[in-house]
Amino acid sequence: MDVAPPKDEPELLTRARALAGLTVGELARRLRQWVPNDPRQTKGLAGQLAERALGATAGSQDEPDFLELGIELKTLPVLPSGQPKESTYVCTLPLQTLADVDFEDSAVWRKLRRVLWLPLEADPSRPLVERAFGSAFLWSPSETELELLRADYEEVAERVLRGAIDTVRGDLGVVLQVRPKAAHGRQRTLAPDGDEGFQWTGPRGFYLRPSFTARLLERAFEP
Amino acid sequence: MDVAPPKDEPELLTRARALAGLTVGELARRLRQWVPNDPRQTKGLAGQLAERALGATAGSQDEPDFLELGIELKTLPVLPSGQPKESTYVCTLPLQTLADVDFEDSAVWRKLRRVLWLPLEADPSRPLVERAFGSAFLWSPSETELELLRADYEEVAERVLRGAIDTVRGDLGVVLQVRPKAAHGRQRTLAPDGDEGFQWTGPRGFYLRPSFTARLLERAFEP
DNA sequence: CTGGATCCAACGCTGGATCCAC
DNA sequence: GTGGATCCAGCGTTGGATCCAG
Repeated sequence: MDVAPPKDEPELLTRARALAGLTVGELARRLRQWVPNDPRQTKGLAGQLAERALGATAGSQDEPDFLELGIELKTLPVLPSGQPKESTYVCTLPLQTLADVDFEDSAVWRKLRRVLWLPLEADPSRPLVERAFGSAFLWSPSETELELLRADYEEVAERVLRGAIDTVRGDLGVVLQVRPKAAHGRQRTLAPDGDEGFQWTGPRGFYLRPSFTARLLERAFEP
Repeated sequence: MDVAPPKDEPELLTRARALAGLTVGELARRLRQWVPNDPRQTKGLAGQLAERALGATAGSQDEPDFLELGIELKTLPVLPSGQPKESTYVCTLPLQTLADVDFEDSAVWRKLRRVLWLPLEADPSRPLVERAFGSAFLWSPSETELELLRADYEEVAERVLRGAIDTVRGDLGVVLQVRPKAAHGRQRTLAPDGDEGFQWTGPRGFYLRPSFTARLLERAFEP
């Protein structure tokens, strides 16, 4: 049931649009995968089903899902109102290997350069298996979006390199946010201390704020 | 069935000697653990059973099994002839964190400072479950042994720091040997390149040669 | 509705060593 | 007999994200 990687962008988009209208339960059945009822046990599941259905290269580290095409797949949970239900995870904040503040050298840029957005119904009153995928669309940041992302990213990178990781919290950033990213609160990793050495802190990830992805949805569906 | 850590060296030795004569199958049954038949699936199993039976602090990283006592437990497979059947794994070669060639600062020294050797019958014609543990004995390196270990270790460390990891092979070392240590041959890790940077290579471990452990057995049982 | 906390699967790494081709 | 290759369990980390208290 799993498929080969798509050969080009049009093929990927065609495949993704074929998922529109399909529910998570239907796709899971096609892929012969069980879907638990407990919502806490299904975080990330819809995204992983979509990856398999579209032929993403699974498990690749810190690289776009469709490596050859340079395209990242993101499912986007959309409320009945049309608003994104959640922020969108982008990638880990690379505390040890961060070398400079240049956005063009960052993992964030590699992931967001070109994204295939796959909307997913997110009515909280309905179980995951009954929620349908929407119509996928390809996106690259506009000039304006790029500058917003760059500004937020470089502020974060600058603080990390300065050893001020404790000031890198969820309230930072206009469109790009930093939040904890871990299996549990006890997890620890190392960040620069601003003076050759390192300090212990919690692992973090970059996220796109819902207000940012809301604008992408508008542009895609109300031209 | 698992037990608390031993409070001192005599208690540990008493516990270990109580295992003498017991077969691996008998100990596994006591600990309610299944033993597969395929020899490839039982690498390390006898050692893990012994750890549980003696109250070792499991999973501790890069430290002696009995942390409070500073004692490392090693099972030693002994052929009917009285010779060790295999080399003895000591620890990983720490390619990234190796800072100097001083043996007293090394993981090898921390592991070998004091060892509880637990002999295990290793007649290749008999299945693992039927093989019996022998009589455990405590050991610390003699002056002579210490110098042999130090010389081998420092030769290895010097080559690693010089970036000559490709010359660190199994034929190096009189008593302490370096061999691959990995789940499979594709595994890769980083080693110094001798010039600020790093190079890719296979992970390695330190091992005691059988000729070295044979002398320990002789000393312990033919005083 | 924000932002800290958490959940699962898959893979990697480490400690326990032995297997097995030459 | 050597020395390169490999095997399992357990735990950590990462990519997939959403949960949920305030």
